[in-house]
Amino acid sequence: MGVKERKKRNAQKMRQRILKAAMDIFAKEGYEGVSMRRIADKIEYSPGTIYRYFESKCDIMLQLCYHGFERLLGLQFELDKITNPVERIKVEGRYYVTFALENPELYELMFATREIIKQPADAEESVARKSFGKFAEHVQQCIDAGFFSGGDPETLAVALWAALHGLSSLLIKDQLRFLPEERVGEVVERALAFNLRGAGKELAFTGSEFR
Amino acid sequence: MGVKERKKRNAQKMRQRILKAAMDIFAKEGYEGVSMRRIADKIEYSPGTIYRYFESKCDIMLQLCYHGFERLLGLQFELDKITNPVERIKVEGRYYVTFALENPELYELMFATREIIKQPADAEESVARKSFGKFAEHVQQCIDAGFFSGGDPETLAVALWAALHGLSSLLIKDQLRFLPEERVGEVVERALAFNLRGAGKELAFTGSEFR
Amino acid sequence: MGVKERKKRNAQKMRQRILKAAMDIFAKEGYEGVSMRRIADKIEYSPGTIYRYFESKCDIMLQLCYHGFERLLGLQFELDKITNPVERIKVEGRYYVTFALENPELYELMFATREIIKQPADAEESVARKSFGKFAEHVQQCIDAGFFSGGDPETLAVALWAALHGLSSLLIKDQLRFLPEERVGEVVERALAFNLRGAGKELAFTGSEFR
Amino acid sequence: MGVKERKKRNAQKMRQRILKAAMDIFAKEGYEGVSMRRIADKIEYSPGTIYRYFESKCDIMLQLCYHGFERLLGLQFELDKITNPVERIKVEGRYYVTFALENPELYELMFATREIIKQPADAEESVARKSFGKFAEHVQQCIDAGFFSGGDPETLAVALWAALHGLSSLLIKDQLRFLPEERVGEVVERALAFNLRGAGKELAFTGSEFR
DNA sequence: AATGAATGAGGATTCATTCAT
DNA sequence: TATGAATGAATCCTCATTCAT
Repeated sequence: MGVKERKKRNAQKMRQRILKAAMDIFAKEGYEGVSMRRIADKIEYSPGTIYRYFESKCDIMLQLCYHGFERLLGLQFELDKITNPVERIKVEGRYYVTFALENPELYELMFATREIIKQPADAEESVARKSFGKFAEHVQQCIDAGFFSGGDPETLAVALWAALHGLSSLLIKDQLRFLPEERVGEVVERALAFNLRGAGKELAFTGSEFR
Repeated sequence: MGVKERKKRNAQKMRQRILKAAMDIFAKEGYEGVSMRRIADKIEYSPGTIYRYFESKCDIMLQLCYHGFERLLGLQFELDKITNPVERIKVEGRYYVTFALENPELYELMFATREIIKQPADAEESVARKSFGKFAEHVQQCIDAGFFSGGDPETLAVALWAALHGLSSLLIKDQLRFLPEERVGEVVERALAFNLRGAGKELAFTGSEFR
Repeated sequence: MGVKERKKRNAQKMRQRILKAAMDIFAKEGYEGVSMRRIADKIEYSPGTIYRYFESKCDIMLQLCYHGFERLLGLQFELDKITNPVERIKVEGRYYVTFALENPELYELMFATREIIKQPADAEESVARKSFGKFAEHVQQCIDAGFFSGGDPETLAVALWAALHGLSSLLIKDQLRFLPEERVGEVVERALAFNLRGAGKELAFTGSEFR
Repeated sequence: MGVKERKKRNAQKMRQRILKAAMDIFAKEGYEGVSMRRIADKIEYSPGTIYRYFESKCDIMLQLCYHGFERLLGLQFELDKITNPVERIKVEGRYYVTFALENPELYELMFATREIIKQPADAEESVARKSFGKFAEHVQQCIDAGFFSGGDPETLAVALWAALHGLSSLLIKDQLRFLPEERVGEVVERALAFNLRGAGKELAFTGSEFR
């Protein structure tokens, strides 16, 4: 019994080591940079060993994806400390875009995952939806407080989410490079009524939480 | 003299064959699926031959990108027929999202630029900016007509563009699948005051125009 | 524990097989003739396998180079048996030129270094310099014995080395073919006061020591 | 008749253009850098055209080789202006090594040509031998003037030639890099009794004589 | 549980050369 | 005489994955 549990714990540790290694490489060198070989080298195990803990490279990338959403969700839960719902949703937007900009590869993975996710569609869905659910909750609280007058809450939440995502994507891909930097803030304000100015670097995500 | 022209035409045809083959593969299997070898197999030529017509794989993908933007731009120019600026911008939004949904891989390619284009950034930029420029023009005309009161026109255009892009991306990646399909329209309306309902399949882009 | 050692031995054997194959091809067809594919074909493994044992083609050629210098160095150490320094240096010269003639491709590789080695220059340098160092030592001993009067020992050693190398190169490339063969000996004597006549085939190097 | 001659002249011009282009590329980028395609691009003809004037790439490289020797021979003929035979042979040595250092790729080609030359061995031989013959003549004149006492003149000439070549080769390949630069002069003096100091850059060879 | 050797297919390019026009 | 399209084989190298040990 105790033996079984120890084994399980060890296995869990190993999974974390693998994921951390994968994330490190991924954050630094993007999707193309990640290979089973390199992960194996990094954790100082043989390539074959990885397959004891993960079905495939695809599986690993999927887990990274989950972690991304969990991390995002973690940020969202922190927001509950903020009592003013409008203030909160503003900060949430700031967090969202900043998270995307600080973890561009991961962010892309999270939303570019179609191919990766295809097979186990349901599983991943839940975590992405949890994140959206929290966001929707916060939107609802704004509505309850009299903002965002009218309309269906979920509809509104989705619309705002789409706006945040579009902005993040364009910024990540540097598609707004033709705008003077100081104008970016204005655009954001206009689009989302969020003020991104002053967003810090405190959200960078390098895989350290796997340690 | 006729000889030269015939040769030119043949070369042009060959370029189209290559682009079409690349597009076919790309549409079905994504960026990773496209390889010079596979293109060569598809057109039943040797790999080396492709290099007569295109400098590199990157060049080919870039051309695909151009075609995408030109195609989008073509749609935008058609819109000039619509005289009511508000009606026009609504249709433009519908076109935009529909285009994205009908040509998801291509759409991603167009905006996944960063890695592909890096060096000859200016070239591609111009075509992307042309498209944006047209959009901004139409936004301006709405402003002139008294809509979208206040604020800088370019700022507004960018904000709207970001919203359209975000929505398109989420839809492409099927991230809004948790919404009943009939709700999607509402979201769009809310986000953009555009009504996407009824957008047909008439914008599908499968590479047939290379034929 | 025995397992590890066995594996190590097998790996070493594999490296030898690869080097031997490379050497065989190289000796027959020169540098251009060597390719990873051909080596792989020869040892009946897949090309990728070679990369388990060697970093790159460059690495393989480098190892061949090392082997050449080590082999030459081996010959030089044998010379210590000869007590008369003048007799010794004469034999050394004979060995040197004979080695070059018997292993022409290898010899060229050893001195064609520039392109092949560029980066890890120091490593290779050491083995080439070891060989030269030994030669210089022997020259010094001649000087100590009263021959080669005057001048800096290293300077003299380099000068003699250059002469040996020039002669070897010309002979390898068959640039002295216009000389009746029996005259070659005279030239050598004149140039180096060495008598090359009678140098046998005992230094031939065909890669058999990798077996 | 006149027509035939004109054609011949034109053909000759074309050959020169091709050789010049090949030499330009070769001097800048070495043997690997030369390709039929690149030559064709440079002269603004199609690759196929080159084959009207030269049998193969190998043939072209061979011609380059010839030109190298002719150029060297040209330098040697200039030396006849110098009346003091000892002074002359010293300058000749300086010229020789300088020529090698200024045209390293060409020099290597000239002496590394075994593979290239194989087929038409006799042809190339003559030009290399002409160069050597001139050198031997100058050596003879030194002997006649009382220098280089004793021994067969040709033997001596070959020996000196070998020394020059060895030194040149080692210098080209940077194999004497472990020597402080100022020591190189000493080595040369010791080996050849030639003083290379002050050798200028006036021998650089870039193919301009094909113009 | 872990190894690590091996695969086989595939990646983008480049090349000398040929040949119908 | 010249073209230029096409070939086909070659280049080095990388990869996810498997499996006997």
